[in-house]
Amino acid sequence: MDKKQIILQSAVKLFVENGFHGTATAKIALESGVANGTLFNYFKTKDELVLALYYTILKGKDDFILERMNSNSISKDTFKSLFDATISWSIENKLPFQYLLQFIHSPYFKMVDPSVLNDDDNPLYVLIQSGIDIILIKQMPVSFIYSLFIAQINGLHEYIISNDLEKENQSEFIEEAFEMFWKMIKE
Amino acid sequence: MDKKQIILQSAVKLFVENGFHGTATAKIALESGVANGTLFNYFKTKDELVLALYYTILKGKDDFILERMNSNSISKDTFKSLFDATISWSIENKLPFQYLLQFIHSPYFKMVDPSVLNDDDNPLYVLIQSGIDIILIKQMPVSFIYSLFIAQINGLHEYIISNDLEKENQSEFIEEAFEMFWKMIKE
DNA sequence: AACTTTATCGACTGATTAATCAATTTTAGA
DNA sequence: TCTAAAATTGATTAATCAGTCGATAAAGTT
Repeated sequence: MDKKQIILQSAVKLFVENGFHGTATAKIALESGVANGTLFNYFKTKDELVLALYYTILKGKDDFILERMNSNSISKDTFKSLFDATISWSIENKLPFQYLLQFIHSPYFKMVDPSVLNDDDNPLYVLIQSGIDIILIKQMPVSFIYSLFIAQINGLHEYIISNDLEKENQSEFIEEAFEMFWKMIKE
Repeated sequence: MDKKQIILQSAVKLFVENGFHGTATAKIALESGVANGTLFNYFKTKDELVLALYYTILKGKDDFILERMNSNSISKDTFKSLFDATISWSIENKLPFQYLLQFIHSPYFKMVDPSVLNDDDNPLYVLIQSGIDIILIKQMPVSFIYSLFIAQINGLHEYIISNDLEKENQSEFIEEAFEMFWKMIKE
C-alpha cells in the first residue's frame, strides 16, 4: 500500500474520532508513519485531503456495490441486491460510512463539485428511473425515491449499529427493512 | 431576548455556515454584539456552548411538536399529526435542523449524556409503543420503527430542501411520504 | 446617595497548528 | 559506480484562537 493510501486510511480514523479540526495534520502524519511535510507532498492542503478522502470513499463504495450487481433484467430482486449491497458496505465499512455522514452534514460539503454528484449517471439513480419507466415502482420523481432509499439505508444502519446486532439478527432486519421499503415504493 | 439567547442564535448560524472549529468564539461574540469575555460568562467553554445549543434546539423541537399534538386516542391520524409536525419544524427551522444533523454526526455527539436521549419518555417513542401494543402497527422493536421514522423525515426533508420546493408542492410530497411510511409500518 | 453585587468589557497570553523549505536520503538510469 | 531526479524529513514560522483577568460599568439594595 502506498503512502497516499496509508495517509487516507489514518485520516478516516482520526477525522471520525476527533473531527476535522480536532485532528491536526501532524497527528495524521504520525499515525501514518510519515513526516509532517510528507503529507503535504500528497495533499497540497488539509482541505484537499478532506475532500480527496470523501471522493475516495465514495468511489470505493460504488465499486463495492457495482461488483455485487450483475443482473440484466430489472425486477424486485434487482433492487433487493442493491439494497443488500448498500447496507453491507455500510456495515463492513463503519468508519468510512461515518466519515461520509460527517462530511455530508458539515460545511465541507459545499466545496464538493456538483458535477461529481450528478446523479444522472449514478447506477442507483438509473435503476430507479428504469423501475419507474416499466411501471414496477411508483410514478414519482426519481430523486424522491432516491432520497427515501438512502434514508431507509441510513435508518437501518443506525438501528443495527446502535443496537449492536449480531450478524444473524442483522439479516432479519435487513430483509424486513427491504420488504417494508418495497411496499412503500412498488406501483 | 437576553444575551444568552442571542449568543445561541448567532452560534447556530455560524456553526452551520463555518463548522464548529471554523467558528471562533470571538466571531460568535461579535455577531452577538457582546464582548469576547462576555460569552464565557454564559458558557464556561466553547464545548459547553456547542452542547447547550444542541439541548436547546432539541427542546425547542419537542415543544413545537407537542404543541401540535393533542389527540387522546391513537390512530393513523395521530401518526400523521406527528409526521406533519416533525417535518414542519424541520422546514421552518432549517438552520437548527441542519445544526442537529451536523452535531449528531460529529464527535461532539459522544459527549451527550445518554440519559438525555433516553427514548423511553420521548413522546414519539411512547406513541410507537402504544401503536404496537394495540396492533395498529407492525410487531417490531420500537427503536426499529423509531429509526425508520426519523430516517423517513430526513429523506423527505433532504428532498424538499435540495429541490427547493414551493409550499404547495411540499404538502403533496409530505402527504405522499406519510402514506408510503404508513404502508410500511401498518400491521 | 452610598455601597455592594453582578455583568460586561477587551487587551492579553500561552498553546496549537497548517504549511514551508533547505537539507538529507532514497531511487533510478547510464 | 556515479549522477541526477524524486521523495522524505522535521525544525521553523506566521497566524489563529480559547480562555483569563483586572478594570469598568450597570443594576440592585439600604
